[in-house]
Amino acid sequence: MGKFYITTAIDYANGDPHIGHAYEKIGADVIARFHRLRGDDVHFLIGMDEHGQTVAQKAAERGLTPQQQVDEIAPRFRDMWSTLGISYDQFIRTTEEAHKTGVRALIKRIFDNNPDDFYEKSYRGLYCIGCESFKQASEVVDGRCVLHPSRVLEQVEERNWFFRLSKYQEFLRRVFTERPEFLQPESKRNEMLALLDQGLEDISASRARFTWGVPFPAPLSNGEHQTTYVWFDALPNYLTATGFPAKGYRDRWPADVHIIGKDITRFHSIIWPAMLQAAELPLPRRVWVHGFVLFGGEKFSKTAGVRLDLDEAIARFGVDAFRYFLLREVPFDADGSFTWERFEERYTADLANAFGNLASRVVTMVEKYTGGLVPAGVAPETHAADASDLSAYTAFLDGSRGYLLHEALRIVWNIVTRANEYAQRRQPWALAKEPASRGDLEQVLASLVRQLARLAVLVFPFMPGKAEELWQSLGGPGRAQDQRLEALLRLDPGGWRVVKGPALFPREQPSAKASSGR
RNA sequence: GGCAGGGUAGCUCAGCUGGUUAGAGCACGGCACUCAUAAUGCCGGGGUCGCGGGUUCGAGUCCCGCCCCUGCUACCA
Repeated sequence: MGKFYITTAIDYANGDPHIGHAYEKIGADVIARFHRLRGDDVHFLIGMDEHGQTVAQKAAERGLTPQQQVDEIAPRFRDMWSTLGISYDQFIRTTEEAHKTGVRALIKRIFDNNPDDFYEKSYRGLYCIGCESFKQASEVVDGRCVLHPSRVLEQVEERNWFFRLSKYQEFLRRVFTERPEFLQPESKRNEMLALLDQGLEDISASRARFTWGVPFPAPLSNGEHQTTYVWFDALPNYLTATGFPAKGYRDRWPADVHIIGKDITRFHSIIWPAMLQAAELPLPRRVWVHGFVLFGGEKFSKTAGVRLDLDEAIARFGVDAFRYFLLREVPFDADGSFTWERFEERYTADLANAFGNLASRVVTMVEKYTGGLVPAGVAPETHAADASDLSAYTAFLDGSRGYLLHEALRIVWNIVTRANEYAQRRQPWALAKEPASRGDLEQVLASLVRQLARLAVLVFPFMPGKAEELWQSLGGPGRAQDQRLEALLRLDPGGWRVVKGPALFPREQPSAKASSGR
């Protein structure tokens, strides 16, 4: 039993939760629940990134204060997470006082330990008054901002605090090479190594032009007070959530894993570790980068009309089926697609037919042939294969072979298939007709119930609701979530009383409207 | 442009250091069975392994060229 601190990216408070947010949270939730099944002391952090210009602008457009704006959005995320069954332990918001205190403490700590790591520098760039931000060369056409061509870009000079990121180049290279598990999957690690080869530039740590954020703890030499640059505000949430700088934060920090999307790899694997090193704090143990959920192979895009209504997708077959589909179909180390057709295929083939029907046929047979009482004495036949699958399952969920959640599900479905094959081969319905085969019949039924019980537990991290339903239906003691993976192979269902409930994953009526498109 | 990773059955993908008739799941067709959610099991059809050269007794697997796709190429979060 160990401690396990897992985090997801904090979501930017400028819109509603979408499938990309959901995918990451569901994946992290599976890992968190898996660790709880092992008896680990899990702490699962989720949160909101609520500072920055975009939020302030959005609020201004609506005539609200930034705080009103984010107070409105945060509950919408929380509601979605509870709908999706995300078992987070803490929901942090960067507007919380404790977070702001923590950020300032972290920066001060860098000033204390490595005073040279912050320095003042002037930054010159083209500034668009319309956007209220500096523009990159690629965003400028004919000397004008592409978004506000009627305005003239101004050459503006701003003096900021800079963080000496370049100093940590070799340190980071060592981290990447000496700790290959620090950043995964490997493709992302290679990208970051390539970035290091190019050489790191220092980054600004404060901004003058907006105030919706954490006041930077040190004034410039001219006395001006600036606002902490967004990433110096956002990234530390993982640390401030532990209570930092208050005593006791070390009980939780460092995080065991940061689960993030590929678009923010650099911030989490380069800037964040450099900040921590500068503050002389331990680095997170690993950063896992997942891909994006595409829609029919295309990126979701409001302008192109490529979108998916989360509530509609959840309503289609229920939360558990949605969780299953996303994690089965979208590899957790790469991009994948959501399509309604695929969703329906997976639901019917994997959930209704293979898994749901297995539960249904086994429970029915126990009711019919042994009066609902699970016989004692399991057969050894399926046991060895189950055991080897269980260890593969574990390796894909504990990170030792990468967090390949889709592979873990594939393994679980091997057990489902094996159970169906076993039933077909031993034909308990035929054994039931021969009084002389009573002993065989009982063994076969007990073995099938044992496999189902194992499945209920293995599937629990992915589909907690359905797992409990199945566990109850089998008459297992307590709840599925209280089981322990280590005990799974010793599981003996002898004496349990099964109860046939409604179908776990009801097949759709053929007459149901054939849905397609969006 | 540079760097990295890909292009294998209708779909999603396995195929380690080159070696018998190229595999899995889903979809599709047939058969068996009846405990089950018309479910399950078994069998089967289906691929010029991106294109063109080359090395080799032998290449999806190595080399060269070309075509196409994706990611990264740093301060919007």
